[in-house]
Amino acid sequence: MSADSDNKPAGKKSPAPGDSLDFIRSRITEDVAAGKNNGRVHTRFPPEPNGYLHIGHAKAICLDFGTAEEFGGLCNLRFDDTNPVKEDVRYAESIMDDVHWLGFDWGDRLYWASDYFQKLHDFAVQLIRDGKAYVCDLTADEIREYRGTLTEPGRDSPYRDRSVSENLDLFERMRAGEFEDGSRTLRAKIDMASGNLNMRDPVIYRILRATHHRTGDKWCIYPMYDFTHCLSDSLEGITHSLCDLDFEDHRPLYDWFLDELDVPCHPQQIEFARLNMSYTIMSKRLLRRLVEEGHVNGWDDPRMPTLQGLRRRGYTPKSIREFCSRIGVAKRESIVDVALLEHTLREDLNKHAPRVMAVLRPLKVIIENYPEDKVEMVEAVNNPEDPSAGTREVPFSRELFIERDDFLEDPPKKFFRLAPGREVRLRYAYFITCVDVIKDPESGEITELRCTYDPATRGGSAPDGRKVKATMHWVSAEHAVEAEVRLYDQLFTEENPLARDDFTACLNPNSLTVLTGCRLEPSLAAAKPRVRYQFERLGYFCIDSVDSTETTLVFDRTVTLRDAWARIQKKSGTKSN
RNA sequence: UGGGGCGUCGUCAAGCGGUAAGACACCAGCUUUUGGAGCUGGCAUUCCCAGGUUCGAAUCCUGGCGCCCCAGCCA
Repeated sequence: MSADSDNKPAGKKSPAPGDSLDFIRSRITEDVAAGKNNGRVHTRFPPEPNGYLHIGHAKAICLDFGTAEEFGGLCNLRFDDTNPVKEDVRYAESIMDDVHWLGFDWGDRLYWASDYFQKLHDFAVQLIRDGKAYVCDLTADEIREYRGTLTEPGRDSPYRDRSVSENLDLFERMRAGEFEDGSRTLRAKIDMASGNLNMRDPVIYRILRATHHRTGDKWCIYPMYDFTHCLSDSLEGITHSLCDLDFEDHRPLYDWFLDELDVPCHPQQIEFARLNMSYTIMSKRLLRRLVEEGHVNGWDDPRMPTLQGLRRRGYTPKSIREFCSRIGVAKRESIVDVALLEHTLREDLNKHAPRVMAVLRPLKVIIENYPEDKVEMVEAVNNPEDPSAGTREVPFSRELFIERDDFLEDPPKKFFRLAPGREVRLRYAYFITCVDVIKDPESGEITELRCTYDPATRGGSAPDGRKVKATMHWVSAEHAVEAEVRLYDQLFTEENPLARDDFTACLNPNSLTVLTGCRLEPSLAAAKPRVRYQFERLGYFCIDSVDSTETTLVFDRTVTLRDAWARIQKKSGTKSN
């Protein structure tokens, strides 16, 4: 069965010569060959615990943990928790849960940047002693002013030349809480005229009276990212520090701190393009807006690209890992077609999901020549892709439900499902022929179909060898279990929502369709959470982990099956959901 | 008139001077008791543009053009 127990990584596959490696793996291969770090490879995944992980993070996780594993190395999980006003343990817990779910493990190497606060402080003191850092009294606005612009150099802070002893004293008093929040900063003394703004005497410590989720009120000064990250990497013996393109400009600063200080090692930062995917957005900030403005029902809404959302929707960890491996790693910014994600998902689900019959929009069918009280059990294959999945019995009787979409009173040329006078096969059961269409006299809506069956076609084939064009799924009315089914479509109607002035303008009003009164084959009364089922001819579905109850079954559609008929309709201009 | 990156098929992406991998998508056919799955075939004479070097250039050189990122006491 297709539960989450299948979340084991594909296994270590070391890069072989001749393999087409991405530029990062090539670089690491070279480093190892050159004996750098004694051939050791050690990476880290460094999330800030200020939000939930999305599939873009999955790319980074697969890269960080994946390369380490491939090169026989290790990958640490380190929370970059240097800004207490934005962070919280509940995010950290969710992140750990997601990383495990994806199939990766950091062993006993769970670290927090906050664990290094004392060491970081000592490094800062060392910088001051060496005349490489100073306490600056400029306000935030003044610092900005002094920084200059993209095209003009900055000016030295008037506090830049304080003596070492004065800096030492002031920094110690900053730490002791003698000064107001924001009144002073500790800055690296680098170059106010650098073309790289990050090198214009960056702030490395700020005064911030906020209770930290791990260190409480022990500190009222907190180190900045640039100072913290490279030193944390070094302290952990990281060899390759992979991050996104945004940090390319920060690499000189990353290197500067490590060069100026007496550190255990000097990791190599390598930047790659982060993931963008069509019809969705990947920014934590914007995803937060979707949640806060109520466009979705929380971070784990199945339409969200968050790992929590994808997970609830029924995505498998394996399919996400496979996706990440197929999109590759490069420096070019791009938007990956979501169809590739759906492809790796179907690929996985097709192999493992048990098949089952379910009617989403029921249309009653009466088999006129079938005995009133008779019930037959027909044998159905659980998974044609996996004979070991066995078979099951499904009840057949005089009153059935079929899919409304499977009947058309006036069928167009390429429609070969049921129509008046036409014969089709009910999967695993009999051939039936539609002999009459019953309508509501008021609305004209079709309420029932009268059909006849051919007893000789039991099992689904005719002894006389005659063929039918269609095989349809069905459910016995008397035996069916009812359920609510939620259908999902892309959250946005445009490939790149960010190309819009306001991305919410292209939210898809039909991204969620709730269907009630769906009829499922009886075996689904015992449907298990975390198992993905294929509802034959419709798609893959799983129990909604949040809203499904013993009394009210709720299913989520993970993804549709590829649908040739839908494509034909689309071409001719009509469509359905 | 700053600094850092990037430009190869509709979308990702190999290629690293020897004559354009692969995947997704798409199209066609076969097959099929899921219009699913599977199988077969098709799909860049051309690599942002223009010059140059070379027997030979997507790969080297020169000059353009286009796109992205950076002016948080965020990460």
